[in-house]
Amino acid sequence: MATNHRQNCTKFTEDQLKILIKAFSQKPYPGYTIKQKLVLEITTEESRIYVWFQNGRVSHRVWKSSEPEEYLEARRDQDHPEERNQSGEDASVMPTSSRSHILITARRKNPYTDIDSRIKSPNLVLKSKI
Amino acid sequence: MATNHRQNCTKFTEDQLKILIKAFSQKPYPGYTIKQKLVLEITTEESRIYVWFQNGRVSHRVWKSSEPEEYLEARRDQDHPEERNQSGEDASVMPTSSRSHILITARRKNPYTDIDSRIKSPNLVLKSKI
DNA sequence: TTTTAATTTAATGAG
DNA sequence: CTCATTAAATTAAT
Repeated sequence: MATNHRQNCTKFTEDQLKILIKAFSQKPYPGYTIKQKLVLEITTEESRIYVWFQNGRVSHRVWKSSEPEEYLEARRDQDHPEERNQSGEDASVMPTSSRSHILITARRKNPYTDIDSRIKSPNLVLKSKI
Repeated sequence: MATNHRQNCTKFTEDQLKILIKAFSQKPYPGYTIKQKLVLEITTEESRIYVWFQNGRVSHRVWKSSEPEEYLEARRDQDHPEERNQSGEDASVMPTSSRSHILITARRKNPYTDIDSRIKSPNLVLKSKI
């Protein structure tokens, strides 16, 4: 029980999340290539990307089961399997019964400001619409 | 010890937070009138407003100590003490050394979407700036 | 102010 | 991979 409990809990910034969500809405099951691109883009480890997508698929987010075709289309377009053969994680095991379609339509904002030292969020300036 | 442990943990929506933050930035020590206005505006109990401002003053949020004058000005303009005399919480106890000035410049977004049943967030559509 | 409780989200582990 | 849980981080309430 004295095992060190857990890796530093990654806190994605708003920008990172935007990128992740965009990628997720386009393809909830990213292939190796896409994941590597994200790794470079948001500067994190692939394992974090992996975990984030996994959690993302589970219970969060909106699944509009409106147009199954689009979803299946995204699945078919999985990734170009060119340079991916070091871990058969991609097109090998895929859920078969999913006929859902993701549609990111909204987001909840967390309007706190803290540019505190403990958080490294990238401070987005809000247009004075308040 | 068998007392019911806590009131339902209020979760302010984004819109409510916007209003609260605006009010907070204008006046971190709101008077009775302002608090009542907020009660009506965001439809909650005055005790929640009270607690929120208290927590707000404690450790959250950004205090830019740039222009103390503005902050002091806001303090002077406390509230019109017309109808406020039922709980001496307002202009009575005030910190004296606060020369800070609040400036809401940024906010961290929580870009998750879940229109799940457990959450009642007000789903704000994001302009496709991604 | 300090501490506690409720939520949210990232990380793990079983299947 | 999915599903269920655990742990960490936030935030409201005391």
